[in-house]
Amino acid sequence: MFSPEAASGADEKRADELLEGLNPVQQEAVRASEGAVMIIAGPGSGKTRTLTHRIAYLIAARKAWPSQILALTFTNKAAREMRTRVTDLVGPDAKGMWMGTFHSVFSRVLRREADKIGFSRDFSIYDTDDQERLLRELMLRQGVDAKKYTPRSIRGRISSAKNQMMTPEAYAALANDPYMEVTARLYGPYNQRLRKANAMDFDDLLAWPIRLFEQHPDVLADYQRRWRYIHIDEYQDTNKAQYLLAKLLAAEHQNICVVGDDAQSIYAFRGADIGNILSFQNDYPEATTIRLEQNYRSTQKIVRFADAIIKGNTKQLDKKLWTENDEGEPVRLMEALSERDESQKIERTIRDLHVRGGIPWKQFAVLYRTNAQSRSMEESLRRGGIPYRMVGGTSFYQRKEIKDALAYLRLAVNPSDDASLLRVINTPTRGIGGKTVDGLRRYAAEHGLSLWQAAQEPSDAGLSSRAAGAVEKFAFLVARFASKAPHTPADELAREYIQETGLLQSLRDENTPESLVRLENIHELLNAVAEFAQADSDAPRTLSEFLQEVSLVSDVDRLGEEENRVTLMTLHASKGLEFKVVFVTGMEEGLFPLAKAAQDPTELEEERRLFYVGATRAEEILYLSYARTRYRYGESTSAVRSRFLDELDGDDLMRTESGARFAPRKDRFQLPDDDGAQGGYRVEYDADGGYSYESTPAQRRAAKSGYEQMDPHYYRTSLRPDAAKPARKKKASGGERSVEYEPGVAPEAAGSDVVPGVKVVHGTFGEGKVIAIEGKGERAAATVHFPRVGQKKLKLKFARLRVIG
DNA sequence: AGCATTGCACTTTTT
DNA sequence: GTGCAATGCT
Repeated sequence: MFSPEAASGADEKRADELLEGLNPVQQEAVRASEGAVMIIAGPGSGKTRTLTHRIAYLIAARKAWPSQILALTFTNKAAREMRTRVTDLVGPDAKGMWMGTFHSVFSRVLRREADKIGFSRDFSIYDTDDQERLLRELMLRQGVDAKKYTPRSIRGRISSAKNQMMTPEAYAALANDPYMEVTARLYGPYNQRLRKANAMDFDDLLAWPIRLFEQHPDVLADYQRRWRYIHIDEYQDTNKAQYLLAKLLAAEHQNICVVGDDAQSIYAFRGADIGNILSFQNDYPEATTIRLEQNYRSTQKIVRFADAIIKGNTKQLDKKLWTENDEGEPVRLMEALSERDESQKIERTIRDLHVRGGIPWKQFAVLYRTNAQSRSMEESLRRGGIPYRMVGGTSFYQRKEIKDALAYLRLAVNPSDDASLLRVINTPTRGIGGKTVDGLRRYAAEHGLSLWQAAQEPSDAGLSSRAAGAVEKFAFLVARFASKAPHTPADELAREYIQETGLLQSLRDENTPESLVRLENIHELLNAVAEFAQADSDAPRTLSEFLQEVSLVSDVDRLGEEENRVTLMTLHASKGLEFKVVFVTGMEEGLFPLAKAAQDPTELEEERRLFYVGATRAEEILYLSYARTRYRYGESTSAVRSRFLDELDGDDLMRTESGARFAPRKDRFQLPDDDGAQGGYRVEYDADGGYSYESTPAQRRAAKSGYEQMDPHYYRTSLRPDAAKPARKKKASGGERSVEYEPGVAPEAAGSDVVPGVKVVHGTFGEGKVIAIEGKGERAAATVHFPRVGQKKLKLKFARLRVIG
């Protein structure tokens, strides 16, 4: 039976020992081990620690067997660390706990129950790339314009529909604009293709378990009994499907403990619903709510600074952060001339703190809003010889060679996996080109077969004998390993198989530095397979399990503690981590907050929470930086510092580089109180360079956003108090690309005929095509594409453009 | 079929 | 500046 032994006095004593070292509120959270508990916990409040002790306590006090404990975390890394710590606390007894992300735990559940929902246990997990390829094909088939309705946006829509447990039929019924109609037309066929391929996308890994539980109450009852205690970390980032799963599983025992911080909700864009945490009390009326408000991580200044950030938001649970830590240093604001300047300043600062302050490299983190920002930072660090580690971007499992190798393995395990087959059928090239693949596709579609099945009978598919021969050879190779898969150790199988695919040989033949790195990467992958397979000596794990697991590995999960390097990552990836010194970079309008988010009050609040998350990663020193100009799409664009900086109170929390007090301009983004226009925000530029603005009064009240009050000259004043003197004599130096214009033609003369679409001739660049016109009168500028030099933005006032048709 | 060249769209954030 | 998709040449 699933009932633990009665606790002895010794057990209770042992359990109580686990409370030592926790503060009274944390102890209360641990002791409240029955029923529904919500722990509202600020950053750095030791929430994961509390959760860990709670689990250990349950085991030590014999309230549950480890196997009766389910802990759902946000990253695999968090689960791994929690497992290790619980084991440290209660010893080897802790084996058998279910810990992991929602996705990894429920993919394991689906594996066990696959047959009940008509899948095989070796199902593939499609990543966004696979999903988009599949959608692209379906769009082509249906004649949907893939330029107008991109596979990416369709995928996003289908994903959020699935997150909300909406069927294709339900979605179609709701469709009321062309975009939704297109999505509705693709959603059903997309699901069918997944099922045919014995594949699941990320959302299916949550949606299918819910369906499974609904259709098979006995299965649900089984898991309800199995998991007597359920813990969910980062509850504010759960979506509707995750919420439903938790609710279903907790229905029996009602022992559910969720931990979260509504102020740190930053994943709404992928369906996370902050409402889950806000309404916990409604779902479980008996629930105990505990607030962990003491911060152990950061200095007082940083904690107060973070508090000032989040005050800009309207909808937050009431929470008072405090700390007994040192007062600390004020937050430092760095202003840079350019992106390059910004990264060089950061590099110098890191070096300085490392050399003079003795702070090890791994105590530094540089955070940014978009992955694209990492490049200049990397460059500066590399130049300065500072070791760094980048999280995200093109992570290990996203590299082409790794994806190719994985596709081979996936195909052998699950031959129905069309996406994998398409990926590797001609990698390395083996004479199976587009036409041949089209032939197979057509044949497969006509007969309702998978591509793999079609490839078994290539001559029936109407291929030429040469093409058929090539396909046969490929099919034979895969088939040989597919048949070995069930009874061959995973690592042995993978090694031999990849060897024979020719993947390694083709990289060796290429013999360039890059190809040799790729070769190394594949070997690293093979080592990972071996490590995985042999991790449990009693029950060696299979290749199929490996493949499902690695599909769900995020890059943060691979972040090792042992490496002494500076960490570069997005603000999103930094959640849950902490560093002695943190740089939040790119504090500019349009970037952070992103231009699109600034238009929408809800999104703007999420950006602000993201800032809050970033700032609270810092233990001792927090730097913020922004650049006056930044490269975007290969072009230098000027930037204005982020509104977030100006929202902060006049409290002495932030200093500029020179040590001067930072004076925010609070009214910068205040909206005027006039018109009552409908619709979204619309900024219009008039001839004088002024702005006009449209919004509803409600939006205005909620958003506090707007550009019309910006004083362009304000930003030209340097932060340095001593820089009142004529600023920057420094002229455009080497790195900056400069364009020479030919002055002379009056704007009116040139302006009239230059309209988008026409061909023009330029004295230096030759013939080009006008892409766009901005501004009027003196300020008018044309974006012109020159085949030889690329895209240029030219002021019509200066550039002599002759229209030629 | 396979390679090279050009054109183009792209920058949110991710399990 | 990048990476992919379409195009065109061998």
